[in-house]
Amino acid sequence: MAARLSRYLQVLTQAKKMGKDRISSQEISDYTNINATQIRRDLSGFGKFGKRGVGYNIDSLLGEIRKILRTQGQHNIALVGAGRLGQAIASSPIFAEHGINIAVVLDTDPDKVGHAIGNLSVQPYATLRDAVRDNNIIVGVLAVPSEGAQQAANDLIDAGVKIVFNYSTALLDVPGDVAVHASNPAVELLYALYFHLT
Amino acid sequence: MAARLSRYLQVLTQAKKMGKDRISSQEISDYTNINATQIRRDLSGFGKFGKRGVGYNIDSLLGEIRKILRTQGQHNIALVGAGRLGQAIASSPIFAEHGINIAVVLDTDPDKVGHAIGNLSVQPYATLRDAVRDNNIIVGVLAVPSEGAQQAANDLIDAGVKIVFNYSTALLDVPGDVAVHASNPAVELLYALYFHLT
DNA sequence: GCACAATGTGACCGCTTGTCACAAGGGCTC
DNA sequence: GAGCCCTTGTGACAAGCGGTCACATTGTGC
Repeated sequence: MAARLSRYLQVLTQAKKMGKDRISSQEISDYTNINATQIRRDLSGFGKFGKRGVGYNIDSLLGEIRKILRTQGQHNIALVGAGRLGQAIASSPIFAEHGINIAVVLDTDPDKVGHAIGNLSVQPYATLRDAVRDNNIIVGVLAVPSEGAQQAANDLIDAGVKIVFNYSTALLDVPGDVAVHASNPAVELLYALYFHLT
Repeated sequence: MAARLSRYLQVLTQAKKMGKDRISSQEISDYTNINATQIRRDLSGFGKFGKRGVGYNIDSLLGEIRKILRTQGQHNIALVGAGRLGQAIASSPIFAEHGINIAVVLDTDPDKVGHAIGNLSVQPYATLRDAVRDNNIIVGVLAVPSEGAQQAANDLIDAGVKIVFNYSTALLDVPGDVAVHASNPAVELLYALYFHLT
């Protein structure tokens, strides 16, 4: 359910960038493959955001969904790893679009430290703990080789991080109060292939 | 359901890399947060893969799941975009681990064409159609800026691609027989934050 | 004012998931 | 080989969620 709200957020953000200012449940349905009735039901459960005969105002709906997800403010995150993937993440506008601020980029490689990526400069890995504390960071993103993933996760968690996004292939052991989100494009691809072959 | 099978695949692949050769439903449950009974039920629906009192043999279970998902062979995919994200994808072992072969990397930028990434060399964008046909490609991965995403998607689909992985932020309009998988780390992050705050 | 478009909502069905309980089978120790 | 423990395989059942039809309601444009 909150998963669906996130999808709406994604579609609305894009629709807004394309210059639209309102959207119907049917249009959201076309992009998300979520039933239009379901969408209206989801939204109407929290209030009456739409206008009958017209649709939803994109700006106000974005605000409402952010309010529901309680993710309105700025959120600081830490990015570990300034390799190709780390650079790709840091230089993408994708986080900023949603109010997420990459507060610090760290790497263990002295050759990478000091280099600018995005509008940040790569910090030494040893400053991780201070960076997490000073910026009130509860989300860490791992863009490191799988060998170093567990160690980096441990260090993040030690410093106070509660949510880890793992872009390495490693399986992470973490305490029960820490959430790990792993994203594996290859597995998603196999999953997509399965449905294609059906 | 197939989604859960994919998760198992992910865990098993990693467990294997860590040198384990068997695993119990409880262990899979610890890593996936999927109920252990559910896991046994999922698997037993397709056959009796485990040994009571022992667990599952990782190699044979991997084979069985691949058989169920019908994703045993090699699959060729096309990667459009040789920027930082494209490079990160191309040089990652993640696809190869699952039998997915990046057959071709394309870019419109003449400066990038010819450069090696991974063990491939970047091809001119104009060769897309031939590459897709010659390699029997039905999956295309978009690692391009959002401005070019729709055009690239159109070209891929024209050439015969049926599954598009969209790593840009653009919303894609595609024919009904084409599946789009979008992955937006920022939205996933907001989703994770939502649960953390609960 | 009328037709049209789109939301908001009730009712209902079926599928999926979570859970308890327990029999059955394999391995280990003594 | 007997007994014990571990883990799978499976039945039964409850609960939740998603999909769908139907329809009243309300705003827009002609």
